[in-house]
Amino acid sequence: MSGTRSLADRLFLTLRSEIVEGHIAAGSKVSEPELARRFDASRSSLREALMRLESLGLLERRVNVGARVVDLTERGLLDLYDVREALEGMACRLAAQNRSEEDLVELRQMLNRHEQQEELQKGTAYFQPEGDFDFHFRIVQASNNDLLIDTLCNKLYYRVRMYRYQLGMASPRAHRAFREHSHIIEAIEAGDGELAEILMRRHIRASRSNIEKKLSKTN
Amino acid sequence: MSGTRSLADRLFLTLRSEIVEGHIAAGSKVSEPELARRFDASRSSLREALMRLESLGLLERRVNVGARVVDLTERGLLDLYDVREALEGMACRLAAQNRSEEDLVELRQMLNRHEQQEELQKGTAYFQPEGDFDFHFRIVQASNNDLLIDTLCNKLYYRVRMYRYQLGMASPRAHRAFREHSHIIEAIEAGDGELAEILMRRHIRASRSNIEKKLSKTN
DNA sequence: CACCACTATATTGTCGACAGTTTTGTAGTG
DNA sequence: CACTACAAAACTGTCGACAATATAGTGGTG
Repeated sequence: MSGTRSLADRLFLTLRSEIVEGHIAAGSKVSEPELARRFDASRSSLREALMRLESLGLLERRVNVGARVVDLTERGLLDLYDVREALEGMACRLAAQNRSEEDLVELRQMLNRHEQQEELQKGTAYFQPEGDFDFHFRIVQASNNDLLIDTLCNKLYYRVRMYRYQLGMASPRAHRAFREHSHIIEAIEAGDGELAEILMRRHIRASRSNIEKKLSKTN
Repeated sequence: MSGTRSLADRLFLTLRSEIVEGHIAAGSKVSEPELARRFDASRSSLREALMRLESLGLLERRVNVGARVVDLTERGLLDLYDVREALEGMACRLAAQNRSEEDLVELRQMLNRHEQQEELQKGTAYFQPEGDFDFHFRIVQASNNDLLIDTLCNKLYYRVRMYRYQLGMASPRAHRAFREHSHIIEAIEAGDGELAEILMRRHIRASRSNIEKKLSKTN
């Protein structure tokens, strides 16, 4: 069969959620025997899961010492935004250049859904992280560059989620973000890759500045 | 002790070279028992090495089937260039913004070394892939963004190397590349992040176009 | 000869055990 | 009390074995 998942695979998925959502605390040590007992699995399977988590950048392993959950630092968060700015900017450009019919339809539908949600919960911080995620996720898919898709959707976004969950950086930029999303999709529809890239980069950089401001207040 | 390397670690490094250099053919199946015998190691250690190779994007593993070396496709190569354009462009921008004294000195020294080499082997395809690699590598280091550095230097560059070794895409753009490198470093020295990014992106895109042209002839 | 069913072989996934290393805890000394 | 030296415990790295799955090979049937 094809869709089979190995035990190590399931452990990986479970642990990924727990780390992203902070049930396993950032910076904490991860003990193989302890988790093995908890999930009633062998250390082998668990180790495989841990290694995959390491390759996601969610864990750090050191020889003969073991694994720790990465800790969340302001620097790490800002660095992440810079990488996203570069990659998602490119994704936007490529999406605009390809411009497959299905992608355009899907993007437009998504935007409409978000608009309705905005009408519904007007004023309140409508823009759930999930809605924002949806947007960025789909754009990347539309880039049609497998490496880019994999890097963002299967790797970096988990780190993004981890920061959002735990530092609670849900952007309060609500419907301003919505308008920005709207313009980006228009540029893609128009096949204007250059503009699409610029707008996406500006969009992400705005989020970054926003967070930078918050952080400087906290300290 | 700190610098200790595990067996799995050494296997990983060895296999990485063999795959990058094509001694283990692209697209070929990788058998755990076979390699375990060959290196006189247990399958556990070997499996760990394979998993790390997978996270580099050099191997693809499927449940209950095993691992295959990725195959090299034109599309994959071009995709890789688009991702590099985005990331290294950003690296350049950041390097120009940071502009630490040591980085500037190192970059300048490197450029001088390359210039001498160019004088030496004038006309001939001087620009060894290694020289080019040096350049891109150091720029990324100067970005001071750990995530960016890790993504490029510890992950993507091995794929780049693999394509270069096996498709032999050593750019024949020789001293033209050198001039471009030179201008990029000048922009970084001047602290002009925007220009530095533009130049780097153009530099990479030129390589990409060059390869695209070659490929269209071959087919 | 092509195609399908079935058996045999080989490979992967998972497990538990042992050895070497790190960490923890304890006692002793200045 | 602070600090070092040492002993005990815990953990990681590595190994070989078994069960489940996929692949290769064989024979049979149209």
